[in-house]
Amino acid sequence: MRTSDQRTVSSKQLGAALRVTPTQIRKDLAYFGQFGQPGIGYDVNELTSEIRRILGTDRTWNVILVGAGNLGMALSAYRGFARKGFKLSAVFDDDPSKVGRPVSGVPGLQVLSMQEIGRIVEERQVRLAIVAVPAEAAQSVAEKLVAAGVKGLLNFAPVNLNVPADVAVSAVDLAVQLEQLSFQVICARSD
Amino acid sequence: MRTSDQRTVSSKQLGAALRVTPTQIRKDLAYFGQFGQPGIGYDVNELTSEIRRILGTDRTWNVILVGAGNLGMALSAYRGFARKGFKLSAVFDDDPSKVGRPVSGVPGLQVLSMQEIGRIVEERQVRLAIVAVPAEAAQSVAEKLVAAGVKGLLNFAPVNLNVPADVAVSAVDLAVQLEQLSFQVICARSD
DNA sequence: TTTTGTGAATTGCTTCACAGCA
DNA sequence: TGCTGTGAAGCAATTCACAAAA
Repeated sequence: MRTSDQRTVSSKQLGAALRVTPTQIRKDLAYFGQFGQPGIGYDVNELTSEIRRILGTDRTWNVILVGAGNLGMALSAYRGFARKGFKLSAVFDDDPSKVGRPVSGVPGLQVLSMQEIGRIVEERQVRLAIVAVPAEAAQSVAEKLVAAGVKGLLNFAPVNLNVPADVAVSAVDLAVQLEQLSFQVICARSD
Repeated sequence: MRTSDQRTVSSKQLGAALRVTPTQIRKDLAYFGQFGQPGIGYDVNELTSEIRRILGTDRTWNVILVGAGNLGMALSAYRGFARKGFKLSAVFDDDPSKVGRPVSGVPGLQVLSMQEIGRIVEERQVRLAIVAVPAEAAQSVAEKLVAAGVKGLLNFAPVNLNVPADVAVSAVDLAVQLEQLSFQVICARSD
């Protein structure tokens, strides 16, 4: 391995970085095709774009956010978005006093009324939405989003969303995260 | 199965609810001991408390929160905490203008200075902490918490925290969640 | 009967080991 | 020599199938 030449990377290096065996890396990558060259390794640029293609991160996804409360504001200020190819396209809230306010951290964006959801989703071909509203409002918001054509929901409300089978939901449940953590802490203690 | 008598539950019922096979349920539960009765099933109360004991959710965990920005405020207002046996015990921030402010949603709590972390962690036997500070501050906050004796970190900052092996870290990475979601949306389309 | 708990069979995943290419 | 891709081996998780208990 020559650290000066990092146009290629070996399964050994990747494995060390990801804490898995080199064979695991090779098996996993081979599943999607043949990217590497024997004796050389994987071309970093080629591998990066292949993985992007596989994961669907080779395109920019328009994302909308519903809920301009504390959580919504924190999320819209989150910098990791753009870096991973997600563009916060619009923010919605049903509180009239919040509509029209600028969105901190995203120049040129202001909070829109919920009635605009349908129009924006269609116009900008939005497929992903973040639900950051109180629990009691989450289901009806989800239904509005699905009706508008959204296919993936990232749900921060502590409720189960009922959606059609062709819509993906990923829930961020703080309590579950903490439970997992407390379980790990117990296990560590009894080692 | 008699729905009127739900003092017991069978592996079949549990499996249907959790979308796994009844055998899986029995194998998993048997790993921790013998809770069930042949011909009857599992006593709901007994099973519940056994699972609580196994997962460590039979006690109340004191949790502290570092960072009283938008995200921190959203998290402290989160209701699911207490329901799952977690008690938000204190909130810290290094911004002097925030110190002393009341914490919305948690009566009797006010934002404390970072210097108090050591004392509070020791006094209240805190083992879990939530890191809700900007990325650039996260590592030093993590080190302070670990030094104070915290054994589990729930990290919302978009950085990898470097901690000793006996400390558990669970990261909530918005970008990763969105990536998974976009992947699912792609897959659904090609079905 | 109904349903558990568990050996045995099976499936699936991971690692080994090596042929073949650069 | 260095490294990939992959068949074969090894291991772990899941499912099957049934004795035993209620």
